[in-house]
Amino acid sequence: MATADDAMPSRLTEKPSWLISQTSMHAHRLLVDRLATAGSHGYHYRLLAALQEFGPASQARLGRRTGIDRSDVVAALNDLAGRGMVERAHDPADRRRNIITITPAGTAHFQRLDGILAVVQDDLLAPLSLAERQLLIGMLTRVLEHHNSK
Amino acid sequence: MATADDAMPSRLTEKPSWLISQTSMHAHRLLVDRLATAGSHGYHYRLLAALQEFGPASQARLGRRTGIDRSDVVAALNDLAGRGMVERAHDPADRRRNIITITPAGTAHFQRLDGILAVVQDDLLAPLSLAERQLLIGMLTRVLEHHNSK
DNA sequence: GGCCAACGTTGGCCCGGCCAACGGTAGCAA
DNA sequence: TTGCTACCGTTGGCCGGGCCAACGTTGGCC
Repeated sequence: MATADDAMPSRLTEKPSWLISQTSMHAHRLLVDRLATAGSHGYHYRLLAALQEFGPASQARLGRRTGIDRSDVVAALNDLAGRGMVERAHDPADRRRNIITITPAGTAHFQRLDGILAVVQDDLLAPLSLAERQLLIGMLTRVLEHHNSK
Repeated sequence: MATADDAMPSRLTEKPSWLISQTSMHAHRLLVDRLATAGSHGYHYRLLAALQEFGPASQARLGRRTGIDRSDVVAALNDLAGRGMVERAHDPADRRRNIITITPAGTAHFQRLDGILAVVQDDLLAPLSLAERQLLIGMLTRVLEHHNSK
């Protein structure tokens, strides 16, 4: 009494937005679970990625880069700093800013997380061929560009 | 000082899971905003859709159909019932159950919401051709089936 | 008669996205 | 110089959505 009986409304399963959000939820769960295994949250990965790719930056800029709110950046960085993955220093040139630098430990941890992410993606898109994945990426990128630029 | 300077890390923008979650966020925001305009939340739409398509059902079954937790179903139904869109009745045949029935007002409201959703989808996938949209739907559906069945 | 399962309900947790407000600081212009 | 404006970090709070644990009630079944 808990199987064929409980079909989803097709009004939902037909809608692209529903499909996308469902897929997103799967991805999100896969990711969060495995990041948690590594003792990290989504914000941590994003911040470390930004630091890794662009080097030291102020908190505000990190927020802009990663799409994380200033206030949330504070908490996440507290966390990362407390675990020695990141260092806060006052900017001598502009005393409003904190300059955030990733430490070697942070870099190492980031690479671990990045490996996890790679596995998750592969898991997520398992049923798609390589060509299809690229198609998908292309379409989603176009959708995003459209909405970001307008 | 807030534009070219604040690029996203490619480590993120490259990942399908990131693209998907970003797209999902856009869709979600479009949807939530417009649903809020109509004074409804996501749960409301889902529940009304299930009732509309399958007719009266117990709360537990509604939860299974829509993927909403039993406990959250309670709250959402309280809301809908309070607005006269849904009626709770004790099931004479099984006194554990409440039988939920959609009212004419509920049906009308659902159709309003459904119209909103249609617009949102179109908005979301604007940059994609019809063929592409179907391709996208097909791929996402396959991905979801894969993860649901395993 | 007893045991287990399902039901509705309450209350709580977490994550992620957001906003308002504050004191401190920088920059620019009158 | 004095202001005004904008930015910065930080605190505290809100909401939506997905979950889980527990309880008392009720049914089904051995």
